[in-house]
Amino acid sequence: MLSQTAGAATSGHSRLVPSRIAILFAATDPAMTVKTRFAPSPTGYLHIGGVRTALFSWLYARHHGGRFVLRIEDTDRERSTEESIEAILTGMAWVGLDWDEGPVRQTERFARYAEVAESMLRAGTAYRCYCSREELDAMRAAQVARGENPRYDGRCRERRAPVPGVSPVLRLRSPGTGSVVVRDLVHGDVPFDNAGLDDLILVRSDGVPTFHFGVVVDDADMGITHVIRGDDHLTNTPRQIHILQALGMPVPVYAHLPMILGPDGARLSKRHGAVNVLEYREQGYLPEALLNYLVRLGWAHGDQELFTREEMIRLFDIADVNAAAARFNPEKLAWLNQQYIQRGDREQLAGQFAAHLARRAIAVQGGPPLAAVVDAYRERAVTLDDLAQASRYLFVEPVPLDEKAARQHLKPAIAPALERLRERFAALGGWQRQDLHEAVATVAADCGLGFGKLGQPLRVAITGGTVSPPIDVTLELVGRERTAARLAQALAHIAAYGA
RNA sequence: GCUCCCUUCGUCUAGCGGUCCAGGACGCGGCCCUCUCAAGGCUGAAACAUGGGUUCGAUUCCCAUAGGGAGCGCCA
Repeated sequence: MLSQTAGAATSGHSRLVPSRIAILFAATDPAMTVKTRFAPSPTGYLHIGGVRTALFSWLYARHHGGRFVLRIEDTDRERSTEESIEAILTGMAWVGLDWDEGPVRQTERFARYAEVAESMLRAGTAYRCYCSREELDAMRAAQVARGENPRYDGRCRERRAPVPGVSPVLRLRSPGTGSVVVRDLVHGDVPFDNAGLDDLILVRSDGVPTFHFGVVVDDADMGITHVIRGDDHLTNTPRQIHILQALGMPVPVYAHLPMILGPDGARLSKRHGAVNVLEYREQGYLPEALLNYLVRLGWAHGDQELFTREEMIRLFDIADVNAAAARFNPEKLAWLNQQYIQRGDREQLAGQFAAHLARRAIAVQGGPPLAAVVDAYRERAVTLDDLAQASRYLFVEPVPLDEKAARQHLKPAIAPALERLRERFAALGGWQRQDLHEAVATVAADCGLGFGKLGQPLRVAITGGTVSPPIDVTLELVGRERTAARLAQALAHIAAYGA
């Protein structure tokens, strides 16, 4: 029933019936096993927009208990690279989007494309075109000059004899009249006039299939039921349907997702910040936070903001996807990441945190347990890299004294109190935050100071700066030895510069 | 130029004809909490692009206009 296309769909009723309902019906046919795919071209890193597309495709398959295929569209031999394929696989693995089939490379399937091309030539649904690029360019230029649309005029359609010395391309003999309807789960039925669609190239003169041809043959061969991709492909879709029809192959249901724009509304690019998924890993974002952010771009489930992977799978419905483009908002991503850091499992976070410390060449030996650091900092770190930077003083010796902080808080007047603190700490039996808090409170009271009046100089002394977790927690993390040493250092500093 | 898509607070969105002088979230302002920074709680400002229809009634349906976006390659 999916093979019904132009003929039936254009018969008139599709504009009157609420099309999304009609299509949904087809898409949820229980007899059909859902199969989706993500088909990036390996011409660079895995883009954040690509991840969103992959996510929706993956979610749709998982939600319906279907299959998800990863296909590498590497027919552009000039620009495709092995490194890009690696980057895509690494990126997918990092965000945890797993596939059931593939990765299939189109370059492995050339024999199949040739076979299909041959059959089209025999059937007359495609023909050889011997036009040179120069000829085509001239033709288009002339059309534009005349105020017409640039399109191939079909001059080789009825050609019989080959042109000596020219290797031809293969072109689709497209209908030219009538119309096609793209059945789309997010846009509804979108009709296109065939007159606006020219004879596109299926196979290049070097025998390599073009994007449109490869996509169509692959999707059909792999039994893809739902093509979920960016809506920059929407106007390409009628042409792909023509190929499918020429082949007598079933037409899938489409879902063209709105694009992700940069914060300024322009197409998302490097100048907006990170667009490569792996850069987010480097910056200390959690994959689940990134996915949570991405799924909310164009999709919502009431007022819910936080979704576990399982909830996303259970709740996701392509019918709830918005048709309008969304802007990428780094602040909200940051907020989400913080939410995930706040709620995450301490041991698991500690594991990822370790990688960021290592990346900054911070050795953890002699420092506090990482899980304890995570607990102390989870409410004040937006990313794991923030955490690594902010907690550096817990691991690295010596700790640099912030000049301004020292000037403000390490004054001669506070020296006696710090001295008493040092004695008190030395006499302490345990080194738990409760004992430490009490010690600081007692000394402060004895010196006639408020807790904060002593706490802040102490903080500067043991961390080098004015910002850290609560002072008792900080002391506990810094540890007995290092606290003693740093207090002594601070006292020496006051003696030397204090006057 | 032609074709197609899109249009609710600054941003992401809820809303599927009356429940909306429009709800939530990020961000922003204020207050509270407080040893710093955060986190948290309370609170405030902030939107249905415009014009026509349809209807007893439009944010919701239809049509224009305007403004965004995409496509029109031997790129994908």
